[in-house]
Amino acid sequence: MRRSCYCGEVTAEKVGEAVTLMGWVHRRRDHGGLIFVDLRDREGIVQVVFDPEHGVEAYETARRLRSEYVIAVRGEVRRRPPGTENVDLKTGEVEVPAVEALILNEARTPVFPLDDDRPVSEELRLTYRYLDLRRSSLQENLRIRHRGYQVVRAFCDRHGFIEVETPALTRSTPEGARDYLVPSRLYAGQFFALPQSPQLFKQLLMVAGFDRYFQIVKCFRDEDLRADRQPEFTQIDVEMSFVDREDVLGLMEELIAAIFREVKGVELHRPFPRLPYVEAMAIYGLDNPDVRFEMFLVEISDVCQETAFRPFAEALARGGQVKGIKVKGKAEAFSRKVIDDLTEFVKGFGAKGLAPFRMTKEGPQSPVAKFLDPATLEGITRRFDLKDGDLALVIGDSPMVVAEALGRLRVKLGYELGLIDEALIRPVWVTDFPLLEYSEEEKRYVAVHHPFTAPLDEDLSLFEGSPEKIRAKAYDLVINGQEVGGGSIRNHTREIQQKMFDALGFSSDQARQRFGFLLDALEFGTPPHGGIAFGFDRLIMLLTGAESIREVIAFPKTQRAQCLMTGAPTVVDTVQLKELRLKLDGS
RNA sequence: GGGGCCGUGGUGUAGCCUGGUUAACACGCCGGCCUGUCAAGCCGGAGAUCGCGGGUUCAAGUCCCGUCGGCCCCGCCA
Repeated sequence: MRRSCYCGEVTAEKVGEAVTLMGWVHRRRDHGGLIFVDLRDREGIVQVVFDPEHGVEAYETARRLRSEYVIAVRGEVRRRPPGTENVDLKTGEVEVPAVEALILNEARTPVFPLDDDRPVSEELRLTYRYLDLRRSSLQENLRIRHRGYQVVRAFCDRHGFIEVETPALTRSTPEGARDYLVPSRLYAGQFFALPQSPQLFKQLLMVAGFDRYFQIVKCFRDEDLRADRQPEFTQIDVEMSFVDREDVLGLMEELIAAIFREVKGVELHRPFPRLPYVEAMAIYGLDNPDVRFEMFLVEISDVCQETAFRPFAEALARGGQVKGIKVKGKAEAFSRKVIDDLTEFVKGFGAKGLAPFRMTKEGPQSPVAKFLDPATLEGITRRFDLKDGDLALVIGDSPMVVAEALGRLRVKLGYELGLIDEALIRPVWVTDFPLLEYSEEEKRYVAVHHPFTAPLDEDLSLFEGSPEKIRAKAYDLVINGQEVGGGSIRNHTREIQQKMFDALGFSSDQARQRFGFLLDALEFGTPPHGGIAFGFDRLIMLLTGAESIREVIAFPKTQRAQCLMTGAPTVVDTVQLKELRLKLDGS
């Protein structure tokens, strides 16, 4: 027998056609003299009827069928008897009476139900991932992912980008995430690293004159995992020559819009808003703002200038800020207990406390009111424009703590109070990130983005004196509060790259040792260039609505970075270790 | 490195706080009946020493300690 079409394609147009179907037994309904089998393949489900009148042998075969048996069935598509149509199936108007049936393979009873809607522990799903992948939601997610690849490739090709593969075995670079290392057999004691990103290679492709490069590429980072992080993940990596920031942002938002349009049918409003980092921090408290709702941070440092309330006064005296967010009209939902929980929440981000101000018919109420003079209280009320039933939540601390604590609180409340329309897709470019930040651990400046990012031209003079104030030609794409991409215009002159290395505290020896090939390349006629990389998995999460990155990856790893299906990582044979001249430190 | 939630037949849960007969329910599985079901129905049956180890107790699924595993978060992720 030869398959004629997919089960899911057996629709009313095929009535009267002889079909041969192959697939899995999704469900079997045995009525004694008559057996129904829902036959499933990747395109869907069709009902097969086993009636001794159409095929005695087929009927006898059907009695032996069990869930997930793989079978072949031949029959002529017919309209179902009136009243027995199934509107839930796209094949529900028809059925296939089996004339002949063949068991191609038997199957053990599945270890968990493959119907989609029933909950199954993720541990089991990952152990038997090949069964999990039969379920319609993962089939759907991976097909959306496939659409994503195709749209990216078509778009990039149409816009003159050349797809180039870069090495997976490369050299370890300092800075950035922990590397996955691969020992070299031929050079005992030496290691390759798997790339955290193809950053340097794509820049060198610009040096080589490819002008526009892209790649859909695996990257590896040996860091702890989250719901949106896997040790190996996929980037859409892009680099362009002779461009400035606006060229990159303009074209890349077209790419993102194309993805959402062609995969999800959603038209994104362009141009995407641009939000300088400083503003994002001031208004949203985070550099990955969720702009689907307001509840902006409000600064009240000035009205608290004279306050005797110690936490605010001390914060201000140390150069800090007092800021808050307003919850409109829901003050009654915030009991003492709720406020205590929120206080614990913000303490997790370094805040020492959370001061609530409630507006009632009798005027503003707050446990800290007694420490405030009437003018300050009045100022706070007016600044937040507090009406009856409103609540303001206020933190006084260093600017970083105030921003993060309130920023996270804002997002938490946004979700919990239902202020976020989860159907919205709201992209925003965050721009002008700081180039450098001081690392207390390392006692030196480190790159906020990466060491090849170019500073804003007008900030170049700040290398002497206040490097932390230099803004970078760097940008992130944030969608619904999720960072989905980031990039920058790169340094294309040796001089500025050297200034950067100097600021990072690399000696010229260190710089030469680590990035010598790049420094050399910069001396051979490097064009101005810049680019971006998008987290492909995160984009697919947005396209599918998945809450975990594991739902958009065929064979993901657990939070502890193991593969439950293959058991990787594993110990290896001592022979292999010996070849690599590796000895394990028994401890 | 730290904090939190979870682990009970094949699956999903209840029971655990407040220790005490035979560990309950649904689905699945096995068998029987059944010619229009589609989460088919009806009848019957099998199946768990409660993740693992230790402790407390006359007695532990239940309390305590440790450990393993899954998930979420902080740190980390240029």
